[in-house]
Amino acid sequence: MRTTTPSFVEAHGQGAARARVLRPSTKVLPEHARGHNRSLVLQTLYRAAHQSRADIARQTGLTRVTLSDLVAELITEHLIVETGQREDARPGKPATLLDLNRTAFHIVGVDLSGEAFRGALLDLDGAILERAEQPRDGDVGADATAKVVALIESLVARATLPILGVGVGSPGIVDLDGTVLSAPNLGWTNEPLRAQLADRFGLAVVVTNDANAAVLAEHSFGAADGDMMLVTVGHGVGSGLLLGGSPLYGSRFAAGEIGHVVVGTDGGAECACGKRGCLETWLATPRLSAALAAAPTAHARDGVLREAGQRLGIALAPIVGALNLAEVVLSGPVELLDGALTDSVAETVRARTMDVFHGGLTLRMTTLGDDIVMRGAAVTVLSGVLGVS
Amino acid sequence: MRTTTPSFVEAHGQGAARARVLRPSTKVLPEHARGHNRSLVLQTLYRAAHQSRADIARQTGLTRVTLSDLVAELITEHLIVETGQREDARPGKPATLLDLNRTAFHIVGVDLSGEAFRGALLDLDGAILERAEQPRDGDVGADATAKVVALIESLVARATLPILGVGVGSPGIVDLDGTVLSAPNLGWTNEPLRAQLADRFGLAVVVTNDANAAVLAEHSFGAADGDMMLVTVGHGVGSGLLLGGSPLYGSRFAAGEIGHVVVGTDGGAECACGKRGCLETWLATPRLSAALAAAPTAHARDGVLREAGQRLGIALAPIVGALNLAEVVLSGPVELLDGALTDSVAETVRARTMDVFHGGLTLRMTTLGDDIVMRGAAVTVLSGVLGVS
DNA sequence: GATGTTTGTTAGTGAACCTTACGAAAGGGT
DNA sequence: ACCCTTTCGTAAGGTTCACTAACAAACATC
Repeated sequence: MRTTTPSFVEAHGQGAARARVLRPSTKVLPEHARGHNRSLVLQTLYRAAHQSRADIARQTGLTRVTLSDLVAELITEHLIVETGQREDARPGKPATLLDLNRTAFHIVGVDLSGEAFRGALLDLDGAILERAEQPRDGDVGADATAKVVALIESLVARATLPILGVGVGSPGIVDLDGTVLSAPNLGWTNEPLRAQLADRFGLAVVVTNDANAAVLAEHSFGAADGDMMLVTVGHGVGSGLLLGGSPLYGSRFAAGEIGHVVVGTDGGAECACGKRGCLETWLATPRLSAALAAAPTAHARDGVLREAGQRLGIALAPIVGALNLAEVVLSGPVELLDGALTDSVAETVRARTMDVFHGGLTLRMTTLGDDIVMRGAAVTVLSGVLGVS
Repeated sequence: MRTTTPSFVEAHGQGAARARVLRPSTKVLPEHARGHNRSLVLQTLYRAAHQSRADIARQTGLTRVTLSDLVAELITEHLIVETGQREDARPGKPATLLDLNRTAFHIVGVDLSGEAFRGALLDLDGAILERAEQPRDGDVGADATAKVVALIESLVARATLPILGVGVGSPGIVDLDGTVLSAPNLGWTNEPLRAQLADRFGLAVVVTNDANAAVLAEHSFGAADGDMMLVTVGHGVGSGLLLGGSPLYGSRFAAGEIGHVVVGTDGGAECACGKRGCLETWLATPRLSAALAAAPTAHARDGVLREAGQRLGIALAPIVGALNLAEVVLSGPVELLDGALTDSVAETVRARTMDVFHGGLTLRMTTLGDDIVMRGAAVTVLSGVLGVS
């Protein structure tokens, strides 16, 4: 057993650097607790409708008294309504059931990731009520912004109920304030989209990265749990990560940008970014479709798809291992992704990682189709209004 | 512009699945807020010593009144002491300075990741005061646990101050309760180490994965910020991830397990796990040392190191891209890692990812040497006692 | 009809933070 | 020397929030 002398300690300069154990945090007041508990009530009702005050109290651990108080507050704000009495025959006073005021608000969800801007009016459950589309016609910069405004305008005009908020899923890099730091396709640099839209419409607006919106949709409406990666394959390849139930943004808000990661050690086609063998050169739909068209036989087409899946699997394996992901979901054209490609991804990832507990990884297509980003954008509004944190 | 009919909605089953927007959370009481604010005070003082009540109040946003109250409470618990008056010449009543009671407690930090179990007595700043070592002699299971107890016993006996807590960094998979779910080298399966040690010593005990402890140490004592990956190279290869200032555990507490991820598309040596080309087959120190010994010239040795670095870079690239990491730190034998290998990792990762903002990635060796796990274990105790929430 | 159960509300208590106000202790100006 | 200003820490009292205790209402069961 050795003993360090003071000089050893000094030599390592341990006294100099002061530890930063905790992340810089802010004060918490009782009113913040109130807000949290408010969200808790809304959350509970959101997941299971038609519960009584006593039910919610039991679930949340709050007292019936406190809960009554919270509910009264939420009723005056028209976020909650009483929906009648419970009818089953039990002893005791019959319960008055509550529910979110689901038919009292609309949400506007917008998806800027495609060739045309798409939007929809949704209800609080995330069901799509009305759709709208705005061809972009190659517009960039301020013109593109104007098209977004026009799209939202048309949806707002069609709403028959108060609008809870506007959610936007944008490609590119978006910071926490909803400023699009960089979106090459749309010609945006430091575009303060959220602030502009909020000013223009006087509504709550949330702007997020499209893949992050998608991963939230999958979490909310799909069967996915809180740790998941959603890979979007389209004109480009991107991804959104959900860790512990909340999206990962990354140190420069660019988390999920895997399209230009080089995959494999055997070269590959040249990419628009200048490198060789980027994930996109194998998977982006234009290249993939071209390769499929060039394949002479069904067998050859299968080979193309399996190769693409293998490449994605090679890129995903280190991520799945490092993050101990239990679930990866693919989103994109079903006719390309579903089947051989998905199977191949799963096989490749399983072959290249160690399942700590066997049967660890689930890999599947999303069930939400093309609406995933719009519906995810709506979820961001719900989260914002219901209050996360 | 299309409009969805109700049947479309039904067809997609949107009404059926209820969104789970928010992660299941628990109620928050005023007393929890109090705890949070207590931590905030300790945190503020931990980062910069010798501040007055008024200073802390300004920093945290709490009022001087509230702060006086919190400080009084912390002083009665001997966690904070008054250290005299401020001496600079200013108008107004001179400030009475406060500091953490840095000389009033010891922390026990233990590292189980090496051939021998190592431990130390540390002060609140993380400086090592006394060391102890306990050869494992190949013991596994209960015998290994007994060795851990003996090691801690010897350190506790040597402490001249009350012990704030015991931190343990263990290899393998450790859950949030400090149960070692699986540590093949130590022959542990579902070993409730934290509970056992807490029972035995009547002290606060924190048990974490060794790489997670290391990444906390690097964050606390090194220059690393809140988004970082720390790769440990030794008998095996592992990693710890810090995202937004807090460690990532993964869906099955196995985050960071990258040693058995297959890297590259060109085969590789056979691994103990049965696969070919695992990261460990290129990087684990026994293999690396053997390869170096077999290399005839300095030039060949350089090649071996560069090859190893390249392999690590290939595995890291997708992770760095997906998580948008700004910093990767290596920990392990300096004579192997520092130099050609580290350079090669950096080059490879940069060449295989897209730096969204140029100069994005910092890649370097840790400056904490062999003590990194022990000191990280001490940080877990500080976090636990100061209260992370 | 008496008893027990469940629901939701009223009344009162304690915790935690706030605002307002004040004494203490210094510097600076006349 | 005196007064004014600044800064620090503490008191006193108010507000918010959730809790406990108690109760009325409404139902089932015996």
